[in-house]
Amino acid sequence: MTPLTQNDPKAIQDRWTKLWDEGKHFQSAPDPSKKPYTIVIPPPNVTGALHLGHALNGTLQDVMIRFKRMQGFEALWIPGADHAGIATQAVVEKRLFEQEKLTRHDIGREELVRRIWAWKDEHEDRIMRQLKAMGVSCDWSRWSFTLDETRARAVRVTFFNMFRDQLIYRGKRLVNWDVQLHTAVADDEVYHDEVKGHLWHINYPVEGSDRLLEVATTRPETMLGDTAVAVHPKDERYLDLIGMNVVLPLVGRKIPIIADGQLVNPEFGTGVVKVTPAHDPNDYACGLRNKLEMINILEPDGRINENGGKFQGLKREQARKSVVEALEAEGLVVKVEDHVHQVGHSDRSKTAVEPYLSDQWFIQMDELAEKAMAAVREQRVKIHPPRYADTYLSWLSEKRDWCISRQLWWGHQIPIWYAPNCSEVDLEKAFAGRDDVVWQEDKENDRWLLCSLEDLAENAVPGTTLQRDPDVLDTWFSSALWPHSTMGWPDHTPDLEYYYPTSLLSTAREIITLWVARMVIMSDYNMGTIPFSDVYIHPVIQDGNGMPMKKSLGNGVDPFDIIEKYGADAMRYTLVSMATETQDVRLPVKKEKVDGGRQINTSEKFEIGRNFGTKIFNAAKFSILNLEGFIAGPVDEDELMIEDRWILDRLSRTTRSVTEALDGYRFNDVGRTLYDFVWSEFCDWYIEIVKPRFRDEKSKVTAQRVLAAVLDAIVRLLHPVMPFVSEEIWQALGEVAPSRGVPTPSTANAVVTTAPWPKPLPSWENDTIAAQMSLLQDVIRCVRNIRGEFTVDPKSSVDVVVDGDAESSAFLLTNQETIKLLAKVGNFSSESNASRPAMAAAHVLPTCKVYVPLADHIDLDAELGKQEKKKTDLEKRLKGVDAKLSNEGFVSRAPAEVVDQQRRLRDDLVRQVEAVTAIINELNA
RNA sequence: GGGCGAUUAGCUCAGUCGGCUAGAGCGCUACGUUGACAUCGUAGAGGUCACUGGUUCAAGUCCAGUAUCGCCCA
Repeated sequence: MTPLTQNDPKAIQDRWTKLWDEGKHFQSAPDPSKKPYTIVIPPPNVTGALHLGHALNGTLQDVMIRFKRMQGFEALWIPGADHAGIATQAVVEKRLFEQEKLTRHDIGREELVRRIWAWKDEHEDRIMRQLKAMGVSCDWSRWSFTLDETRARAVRVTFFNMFRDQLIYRGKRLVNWDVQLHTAVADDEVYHDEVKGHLWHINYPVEGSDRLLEVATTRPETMLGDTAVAVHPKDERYLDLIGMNVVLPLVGRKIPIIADGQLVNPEFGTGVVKVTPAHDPNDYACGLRNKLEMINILEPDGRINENGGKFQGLKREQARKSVVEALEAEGLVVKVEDHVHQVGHSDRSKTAVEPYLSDQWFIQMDELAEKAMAAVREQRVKIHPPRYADTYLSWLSEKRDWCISRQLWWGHQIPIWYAPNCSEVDLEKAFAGRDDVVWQEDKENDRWLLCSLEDLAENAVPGTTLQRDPDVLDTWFSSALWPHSTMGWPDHTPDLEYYYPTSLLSTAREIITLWVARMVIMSDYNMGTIPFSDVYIHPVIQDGNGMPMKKSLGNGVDPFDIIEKYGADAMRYTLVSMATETQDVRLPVKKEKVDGGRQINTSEKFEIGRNFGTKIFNAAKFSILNLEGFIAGPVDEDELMIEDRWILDRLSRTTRSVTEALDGYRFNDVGRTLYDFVWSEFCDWYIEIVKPRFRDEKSKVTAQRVLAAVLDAIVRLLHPVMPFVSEEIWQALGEVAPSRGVPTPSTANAVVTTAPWPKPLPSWENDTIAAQMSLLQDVIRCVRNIRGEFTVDPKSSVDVVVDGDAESSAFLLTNQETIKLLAKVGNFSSESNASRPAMAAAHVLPTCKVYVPLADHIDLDAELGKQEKKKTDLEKRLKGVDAKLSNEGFVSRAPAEVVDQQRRLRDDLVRQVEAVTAIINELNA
């Protein structure tokens, strides 16, 4: 190992990725002597590359797993990927068409699925490499895929059991139909876009009367499927018509005029609504309420079907045009208005979805949902931040049955076989003695539905030909099993025994309903327990304008461009420091050309992480250089200098804060606390103060021991967030100080990855030392401030006279070398009642006055002005404090501690005002 | 339509149990490369805490309302 020279993230990343891989440090196996800490990764889609959201979530999970590993838990993080049924199939189909002008029907199911697998292999590999580049510490030997053999078995068994328990049923439902992909899409796969359309006002003649009912619609072509018109039950205009019929124009069907207070808003339009239950969700609900006929007028590809009469075969847009023309010809169109409305679009094909009545498979949710809600209500599953528990509970409380079928070829094919033309006796005979086949009657279609753990042959039941349901399951069905399927369920594996339930699920907000709720449900059903004890919901990263990062907006930031430009540690640190408890965080995006002319999106925010990494690296480099000749040994408390005691005090408190912040998922606190300690305390003060001690053979020994111990702890605290640079430093430190630590040294672990997490040492925490150090810092700051204000040449030194109480003076004199060094001071003196030197600038502190004689530099008028301004400020504050203290309410009601503090503050202020007044008088004399 | 979040320095964000003279980083200004670090150091400027009311001895913080932006679920 070469000594630290320059922070080169790329070289450092390569070096330690290799070491960790070879050492198999991230592989886990059940160890009864340790407690497990387990995370299953939210499997990324094999559809595309990882984005910044993945990087954030990956980083946070890795922070937790590395932290717990160091704390001595048997830490296991299972990685994997999701087959993402519809998204992946859509991408491959699109490519097939672009490159070969073929559709899936041209090449057939088998060939399409073969191609998707090939595509998946390629992308899965890329995802794994991307994760590794981020430095995450998954157990790579346990990589899982939602469509691999083990996971397929879990899906099959779960489906079988649920079917057997009559939790899964087949039914007709209005679904969002993607007319391009010929499949139902879930609600969450539909986005709404504003579309400029029209509002057609159409007259429907009332049967047996010359009255006309004017209805308004944005989709005139759906009138072909109308089965009622509705008015509000309290709308006086139409009361007399309720119960009568209208004659549906163009079709001639007589349909009833009904009253429906839920569907109709009497204020909107004409107060009359046409009802098309098979093609509109609100109308569908109305249809159910009023037991209306449901007429489907569409083919799966969106063309009008035989129920559309002469319009049969027309595409949606053409049908609309033709219907309107026909209505106009009959003089039934009253008027056409421009109208902007929201239209649902399929996220996959980007085409408008059709509400469409079709046969689907469902899971009955009521009881399952109830149990899943209890798990969160009873805090067996804790959601962080806690407000998201409401999202979870309110979604589940709707108990909407879950549509689990998708009309796709890529996915877990539904294990249902149709058996037409046979009796239950035939089935009983065919499967006698077998408990791996169950069946239900499908009366509507005069057939039996068979569910089997093993695939069934066409001729498995004599006298009939079995036909398998061609549909596949919603991807979330297999994802919902992920926490236990990754551990080998349905087998009763030692992994399940040891690691399950898992510890943490870290994910995004929109996943609460899609996935978290469903995992809780499935875990309860399959395992009889919760899947994880904690759920952490991370914020969403938006661009600098508060817009979500989207491919279509071109504002996405690729984590691998960031790793390339700034390094993985820099990216990780920045993301951690952004992870607050709010919902959204902004990352201003900047476009930039990189080598090769490629344009990337980047952000200057990552400089925070890069700069911090470099700072740490350089501090370590300095420390290690100065550890030359290090001799390990115990450190006695009375050998310690003020700066040693102070940095150990600060280290102990920092260790406690960081540990607590990690346990509370307050990641930004973790980042900030480490930053402040390392930069503003260790680097800015401790290192600066100890520097001279290394030049003295005698004082060097203790300084080296403390420095090595503090650096050692810093590296360990930093490691979960910045694994690479911390390992780099750890290894270099190991070369010069293999055994280190205060008060007694011990041999350091070979890699920081498995080194023990630091513990706070309360015996080091000392308020007196903290106060003394603060005085020392204040005096130094006063002098630096004066030097700055009077632009004293940085190369020349100044003299300092302090007028302070006996205790302070003694302390400052003891530590005058530090003051001289850090404030570039020549002569230093301090005593009680020291008089102000002539031509001196002054700063007044609560316990002392600091004078800096500046014969050549001082501008008496300017100094007088400054002091008068200070006096005004001090008096203003004093007035405020006096107001408080003379307020009877404050003195009697505020806690004694707060009142005392204000009294002490008043004393300080009075003293300072006196001191400044004295200075002003002297300047005026 | 229901729910949630945000609004604090030019920008991005902290601010725990109400005790604040409201902090940090970036940016800005001045000075500085003496052996860790210019991806740096020292010093400095910069704020009516969105608005209106209320509770309280005390409000950036708690309550109610308003405005703007955003997210989730319909």
